[in-house]
Amino acid sequence: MHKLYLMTRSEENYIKTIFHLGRKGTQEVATNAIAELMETKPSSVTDMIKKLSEKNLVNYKRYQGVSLTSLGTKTALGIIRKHRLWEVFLVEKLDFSWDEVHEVAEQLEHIKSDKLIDSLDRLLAFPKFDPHGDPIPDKNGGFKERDRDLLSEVPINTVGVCVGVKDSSATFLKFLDKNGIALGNQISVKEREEFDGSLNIEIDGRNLQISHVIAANLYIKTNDEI
Amino acid sequence: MHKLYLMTRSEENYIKTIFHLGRKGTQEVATNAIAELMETKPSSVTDMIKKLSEKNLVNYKRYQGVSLTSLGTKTALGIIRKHRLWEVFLVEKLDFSWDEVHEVAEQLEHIKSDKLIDSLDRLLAFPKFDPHGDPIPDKNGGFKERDRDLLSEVPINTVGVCVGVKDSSATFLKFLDKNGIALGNQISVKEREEFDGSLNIEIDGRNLQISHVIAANLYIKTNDEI
DNA sequence: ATTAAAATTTAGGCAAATCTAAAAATTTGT
DNA sequence: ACAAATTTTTAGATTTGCCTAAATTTTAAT
Repeated sequence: MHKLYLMTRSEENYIKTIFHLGRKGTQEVATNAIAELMETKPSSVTDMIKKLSEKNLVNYKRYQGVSLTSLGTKTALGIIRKHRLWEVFLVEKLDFSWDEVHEVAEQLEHIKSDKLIDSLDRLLAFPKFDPHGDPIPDKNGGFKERDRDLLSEVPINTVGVCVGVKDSSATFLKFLDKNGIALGNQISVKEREEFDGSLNIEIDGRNLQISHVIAANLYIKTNDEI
Repeated sequence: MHKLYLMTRSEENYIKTIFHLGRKGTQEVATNAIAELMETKPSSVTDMIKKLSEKNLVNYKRYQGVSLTSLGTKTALGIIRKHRLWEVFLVEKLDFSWDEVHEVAEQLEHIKSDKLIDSLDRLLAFPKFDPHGDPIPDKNGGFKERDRDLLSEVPINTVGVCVGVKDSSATFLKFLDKNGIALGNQISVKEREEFDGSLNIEIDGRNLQISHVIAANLYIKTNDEI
């Protein structure tokens, strides 16, 4: 009994935003947080929350914030699946760079057609991660975060592979391009400067100094898994 | 100076409809005709026409019907280009059948990204016709109708290739599938039954009897070109 | 524990796109 | 040509999603 298909674009965007905010803090999502992320007013958020609540997509008690119901979560995962699959398509098939995909995927994620998205999944050979290293939910909403660590938090001499970015803004991604940092690169952490937290790393053979902010937005998968 | 990018989905749908209606009769398009095709009310059409008129997309004089301006035509061709390219994509890359593509393409045609559509064009190797044999406008809106004739109107013994359908409803297309009629088939017209206008044709070697209605919705390209 | 600050909701409005019903203009039939 | 039929437009409502401003509830500070 999914009325998933009756959802408006705006409803879908709210559900997606609530999902993303809910991931971070485990608790209820604040009205203001939603408003800020969506660049809208808190009063508009309240209106929409009521509507979503009536459709059983969110749990809501006045002044207490919202959380997604299981139906809401399922819906969010469906939208995220579409978003990320389209991102892979844009990069793999249409030669978009990873900093160009988000805006277009924001539009494409609202296209309604199960057959379309499942065929796209097949065309792309069922990718498990999007161009920023984020996991792609499968048809049933199942997905697992990849085991990974922020580069800023691993001990000296850690060796691993760059598998994702925390900030996927175009600005940051272009910075990475300019410095030759890409997913799949081998990285080893040589030295940490205590003064400002910057790191000396070796990346695909080259030596590079990166600031703490940069390191705090790069994920690596280390080799010391069990 | 194209505000093409500021158009709403609804505006785009009106422009597209006016374009299609304008192709048939050369004259102005009637409010009622638009309303009927769009399954909306004439009063809604009038409202929208005024809006489009203010945006310089249509020529409008009260009670006199509408026609597209050159900006409106350019806009329409852009939307049709997108629609048809997406249809090719769905058939060629995602294994949709020709009767399944329209509904999804109706959604995809509204995605805004020049880079997306031009890359898609390249991925598909710059196709000139969509899965129903309709021409795809190029980047600048240029396209030429293919030289073709309705099967119902060619003389006996005409030989040609099936290159398009007039009616591209799922019902008709599925009928063609069931009878093994597809674009690219060799067709020769053997006999015309005067009583009901039905035809005996040979299609890719097989003999087939088709009604007048069917023949009046199939285009062939004959070999007797200059 | 009160009060000040912050967050949230309510109330009332607006614009887009639609509708119904009624009025106006055009077209048609004789 | 002129009344009747048809088409088109206007007027006034409705719904969705948003807004501002004011009221309410919660949280934080002393």
